[in-house]
Amino acid sequence: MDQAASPPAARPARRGRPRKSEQERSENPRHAELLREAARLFRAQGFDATSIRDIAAAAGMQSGSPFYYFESKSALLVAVMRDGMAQAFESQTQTLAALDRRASARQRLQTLIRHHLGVVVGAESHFIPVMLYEWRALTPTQRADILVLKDAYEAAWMPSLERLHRAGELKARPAVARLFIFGALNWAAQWFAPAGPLSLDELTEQALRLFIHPRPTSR
Amino acid sequence: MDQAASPPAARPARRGRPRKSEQERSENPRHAELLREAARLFRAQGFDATSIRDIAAAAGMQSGSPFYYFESKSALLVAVMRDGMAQAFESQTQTLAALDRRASARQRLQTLIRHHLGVVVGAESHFIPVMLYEWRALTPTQRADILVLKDAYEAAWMPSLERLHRAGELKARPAVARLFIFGALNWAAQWFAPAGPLSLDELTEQALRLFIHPRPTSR
DNA sequence: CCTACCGATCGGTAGG
DNA sequence: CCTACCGATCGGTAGG
Repeated sequence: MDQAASPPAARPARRGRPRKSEQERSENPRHAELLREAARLFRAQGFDATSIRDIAAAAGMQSGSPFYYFESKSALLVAVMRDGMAQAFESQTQTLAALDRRASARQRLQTLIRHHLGVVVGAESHFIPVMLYEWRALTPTQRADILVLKDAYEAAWMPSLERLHRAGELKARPAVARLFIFGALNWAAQWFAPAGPLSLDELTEQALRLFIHPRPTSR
Repeated sequence: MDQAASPPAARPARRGRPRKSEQERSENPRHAELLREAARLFRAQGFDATSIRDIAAAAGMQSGSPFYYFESKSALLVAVMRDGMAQAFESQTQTLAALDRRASARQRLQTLIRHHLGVVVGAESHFIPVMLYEWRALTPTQRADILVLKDAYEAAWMPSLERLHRAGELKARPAVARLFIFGALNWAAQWFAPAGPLSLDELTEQALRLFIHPRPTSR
């Protein structure tokens, strides 16, 4: 019963031999590969319908090996969402920063919509559908964790929406409009066909026409 | 090995003693109770995360008993969706029929949106979120089956959208607008709080303001 | 509808 | 990272 009689370790290992540091593991290319395959499978089959064995096989590992990199299946789901949201937030921020400072609110919103649609229907970008579908699978703590990123991402839309509202080009209340608009755009992940008749730029134009009413005085 | 030596039956029973006819079973109040509890649990926990045992317990049965009423767990999911869509389609049709024949396209769309929001956020109406989240869980045949109803339901929106487009009050292409609008409205199932600051009528008004631009000439 | 049960699958772990 | 494994749970079924 003296299971603690192991070689001297700084901290008690949770299982098996001492594990490498968190950082060493997360820098391993296998770590990123697991994340990528998990995102793809979670999107295609759903979280519950995807087994750790599926993910391990897709990454070329044995069934127990993903647990070397991730504490649990649930931690893998959270990592998919957090990674995706963090990258999307960063690229959105850069895209906005690249805009001319004198860009109109309409141009800003167009840029935001175009960028978001790229994220939503990107061939390698699965985390938004995963967030949509698997939000329920998170614990309250995990949800709060991801919500911080999601709120920051969506908050960046509010100044443009508010300016458009004041200018009379957006007739709904900005906070409600934001909810409707994200619902509309995110749902495109389901129906948009990259090989279909509509390009992402055309889709952006259609969305803008639907939501934003040009001022009568400007025409 | 003479397992076929059973009492004379019109058709070979699949299991156990001869079952009552399909109709006898589907008219049993327990049948409807199973459907109701399944819809509620599928929505709250997801299809995969809900076991037949959960549903049986919620309906006050033993774990194997739901299979007396439904062939499989999957058949229960399909029944939830088909029942919900069929009822929603019927009530939508009646709501439209009750409209004055001279109602404007805008009034018609307002009526459709208000009715749909009632379905989407209704306390006892779970099938739209279930359809949104569990579409993947259906086989292609089952999907085609439900799609017939869903297409009929959504097709009823097109005449109003097309009239509004011709009148210049809807600037996006009607087919694309329909996809965006259903995405926006269905997503309200996630965030709308019946006890919150917005009533369903106010929400309808906000949606209409967002999507429909009154003609400049009419103001 | 219930009882009693089966085979399959799954998340996770000990130990190396 | 792999091997070998465990306990739990699940959909479904035979027979009544």
